[in-house]
Amino acid sequence: MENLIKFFNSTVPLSEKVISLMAGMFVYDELKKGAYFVKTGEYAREIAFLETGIVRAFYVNNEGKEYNKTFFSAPSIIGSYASLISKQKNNVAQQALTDCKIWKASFHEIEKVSEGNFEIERLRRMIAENYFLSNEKKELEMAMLDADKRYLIMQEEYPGIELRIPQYHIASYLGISPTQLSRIRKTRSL
Amino acid sequence: MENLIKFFNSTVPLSEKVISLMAGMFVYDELKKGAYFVKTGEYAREIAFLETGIVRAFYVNNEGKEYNKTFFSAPSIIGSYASLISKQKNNVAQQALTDCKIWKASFHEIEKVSEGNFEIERLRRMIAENYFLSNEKKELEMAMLDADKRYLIMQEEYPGIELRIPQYHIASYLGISPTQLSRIRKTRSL
DNA sequence: AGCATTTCTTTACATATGTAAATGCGCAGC
DNA sequence: GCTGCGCATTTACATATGTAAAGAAATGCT
Repeated sequence: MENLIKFFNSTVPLSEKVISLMAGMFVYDELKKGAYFVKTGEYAREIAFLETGIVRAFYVNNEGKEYNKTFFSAPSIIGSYASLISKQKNNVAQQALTDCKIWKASFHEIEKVSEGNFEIERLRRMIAENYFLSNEKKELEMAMLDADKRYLIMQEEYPGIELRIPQYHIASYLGISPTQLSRIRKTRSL
Repeated sequence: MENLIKFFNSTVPLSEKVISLMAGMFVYDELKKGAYFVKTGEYAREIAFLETGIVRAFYVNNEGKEYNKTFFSAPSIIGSYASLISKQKNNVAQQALTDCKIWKASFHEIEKVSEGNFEIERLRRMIAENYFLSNEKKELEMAMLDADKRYLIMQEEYPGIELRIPQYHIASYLGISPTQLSRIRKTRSL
């Protein structure tokens, strides 16, 4: 729980009042490796603080192929933000790639509490902006750089992740086939 | 100017007070076809309401090739949102594809005015969320659908745009070469 | 109206990357 | 210590899509 508060405070410093409000809303839970936090087709209701573990967000294309859109490596916030704020069905599932410890909360409750609360409203604005920026960053990287550059960036962004999850998940994140990732790793190691 | 207010009101209804605050901040201007509203490498300072015309947001990859990331078709808001909120150098230039009429405002002034103003804070939160959602939507479309599906969606999203800007800009938006777009159009018309 | 410029289509060709399948490697469980 | 299974690598091959260039069509300017 202290980790959660530390994490929020690193975005915007929060008042005592808001912190105690928060504290009451989050409850501890666990996700076994392979378990889903959100599935596609359902309406997301919860958000969670990922205290330990790795979660992937992925979508499935036309032909049933999976693509990893994001990794969440603790400490981080998980939950289908798009579905939560749009109130639409979720398109991007989130699944634990390792056993995870999380603190979850009802998004609806958070929304209720922020009604009329300037501080939480501002926190939500900043969270929205941060999501926007990290999405944009990833999008530009995907579009402007070739796969071996993206591979490098991925390694910086998620240090050590390659030791904890299979290679094909990385390939999927980079938008290439495992075969192609193998070729890149080969040339890189020469 | 009425158009601007109508446009904002369609997102969240605004109070008289906020509307008059706004009204004072936006001034009329024009963009000639080909002119830039923001360039890459500079710090964005302004936001604008696009009253008439079409603007593209595009980035340039490794090899100097341009890719159209978004079209803004009036009525719409333009300005490098990412650069404005992150205070970082801009990566995605915005250029008029037709002559445009705009109303522009200093983003810094808007920020100042929103300090402590719950209503504007909420407006900004919702704007951030909307940007996030439309980015996410485009990203998923790009990733999950093939080019001819994306072509269809593009036509729905920007009705009539094909008559107003060259085909190669559309191709660039779809992430394919003009040659390939031609092939798609050909099979589609059979 | 006629010429120049821009845009679109088509052809021919090159190539990067995916798919499929075989091989190799390493860790887990017995 | 052996066996089996999941994962990574490698090979061979297919193919979608890009590049380049030429020709056709459309647009616009004087």
